[in-house]
Amino acid sequence: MSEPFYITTAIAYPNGKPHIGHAYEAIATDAIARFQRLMGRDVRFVTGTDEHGLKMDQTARAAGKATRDLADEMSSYFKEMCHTLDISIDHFCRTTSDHHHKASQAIWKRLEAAGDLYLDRYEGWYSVRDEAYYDETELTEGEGGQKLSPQGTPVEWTVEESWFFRLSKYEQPLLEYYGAHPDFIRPDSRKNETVKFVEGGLKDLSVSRTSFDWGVKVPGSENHVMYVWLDALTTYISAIGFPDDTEEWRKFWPANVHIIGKDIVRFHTVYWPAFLMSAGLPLPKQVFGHGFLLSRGEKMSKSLGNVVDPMQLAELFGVDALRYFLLREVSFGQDGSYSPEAIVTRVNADLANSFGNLAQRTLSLIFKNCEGYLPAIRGHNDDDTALLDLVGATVSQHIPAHYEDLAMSQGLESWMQAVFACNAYVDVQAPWALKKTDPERMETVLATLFICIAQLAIAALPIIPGSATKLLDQMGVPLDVRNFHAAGSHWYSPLAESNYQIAQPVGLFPRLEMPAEEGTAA
RNA sequence: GGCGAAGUAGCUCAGCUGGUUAGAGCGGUGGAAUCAUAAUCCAUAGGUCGGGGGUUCAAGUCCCUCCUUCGCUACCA
Repeated sequence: MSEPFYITTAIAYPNGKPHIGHAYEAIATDAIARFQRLMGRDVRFVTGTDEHGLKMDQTARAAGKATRDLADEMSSYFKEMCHTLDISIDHFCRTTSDHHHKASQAIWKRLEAAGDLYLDRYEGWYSVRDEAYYDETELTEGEGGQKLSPQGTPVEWTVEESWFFRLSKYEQPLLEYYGAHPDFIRPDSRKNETVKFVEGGLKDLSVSRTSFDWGVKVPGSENHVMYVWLDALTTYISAIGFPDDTEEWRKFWPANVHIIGKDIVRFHTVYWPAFLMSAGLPLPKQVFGHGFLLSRGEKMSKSLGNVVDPMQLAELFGVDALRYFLLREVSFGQDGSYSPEAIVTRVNADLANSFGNLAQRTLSLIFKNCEGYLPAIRGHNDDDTALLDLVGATVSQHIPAHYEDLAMSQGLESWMQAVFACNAYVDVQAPWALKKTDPERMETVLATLFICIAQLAIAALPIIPGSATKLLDQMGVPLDVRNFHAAGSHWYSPLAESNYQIAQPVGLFPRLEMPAEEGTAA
């Protein structure tokens, strides 16, 4: 039985259409999930939408829609995005589903049974306009001493009945857990922030609201709905069966890793583990907070008008080009910068010029000089074995090690080095010249290249699944070879001896044109 | 204000526990080649490693200080 691997993205809040940040997270998580499958693990990959809470309600009202309808519509965009970007999810969950409500109420009851919930009053400066509480320190003084929110709206001291979670009780347990599990929070910068935050002391958390009703009803307090985060985080377990004692649930929980944005690290590294501890459930093994994508080094925002639609980018440059760019160019865990020029430059240099051209020139030579039949190997010389060793080590060791560590950009850097080595090898061996002087040697050279290219395509499957698969299809590489364990096995000769014949090769990594200047997305 | 991260070639960045002439990709320059998506290969570019001070036989790599940028500093999500 293969080892389980459970991975999730954050559950997106769909009060708007998906933006590039959602796409980035989905793509990165997908690459990891695909990699783990190619390592032979039994993967569960979950994403979804977190549809409760005040903002959904407000957004729907502003649009003159029923909240439910807005949720349905918005959620569908996220699902569509997954489909378009080749995100290999196993399950798309919605917090509005009946099962999820049941799960959220189940975890609530567990917190209650643990004695960690109590009814009290939540008091604070409340802005009716914003429908939000603000801390005293955030307020400014307006005319006539009127206190104002950061948005400039008037606030009033308000008292609301609320259920509280004894977060303070978990201060020490959390700190101990962080200490005992140094990889629980990554990258380190996020861990440091979290540890400092918890060391600074935890206050109990208000976990129910009475000011609106778009949410999961609190068991026994029907006028309360659960705090959105409590319900949203529960998705990670409801998606695989909780509270039912299913085989899937037993197999996949605790999750191997939650991939989330750096802005919601606290919810996942403080609240979520505390809830789980209280509920008597195991904690996820890791929470990884990735960085943000910046547009030409600037934060994207609606007011700046530089928000990018990921669907548009995928259409403009191609899904795999977009995926490759994001995973190669952005160091996972750090912020990254995006621009059309950067995508075009990177993709052309790496995919079109280096790898795509390598495949094209090699397959063309085989097609023309060998009638498409895979050339025979007649003894490797030192150059051949050096290349095979380098590519073999890269594909079987270096790249998996980096991917395993969620360092996709470094894995791809190794990948490119191997691609460079192949191109250098082609130039030195010059098979087009050998055609006349030593046809047998030419065959060996082309066979060597064929093997290397196939291995490199396999290593690229998690990143650019569509085009890598097409390339492997063109090359006739059997499906059972397309994983990290079998890539280095002895599959070439059997394939060649099966008289597999390649067709005229078709370029799979086109050079991109710079999009016409139409100013920035303003 | 407090805590933390970062400032390395034109650009984007690697440089772990201090140790030969500071690295890569892209760009630029000069060659080679012509199988291939005008793609490739080879060579090269002399950057006070933010400023200053210190520890050490030896510092981009440790300590202090200053400058700059950024993140966190709880209940919208």
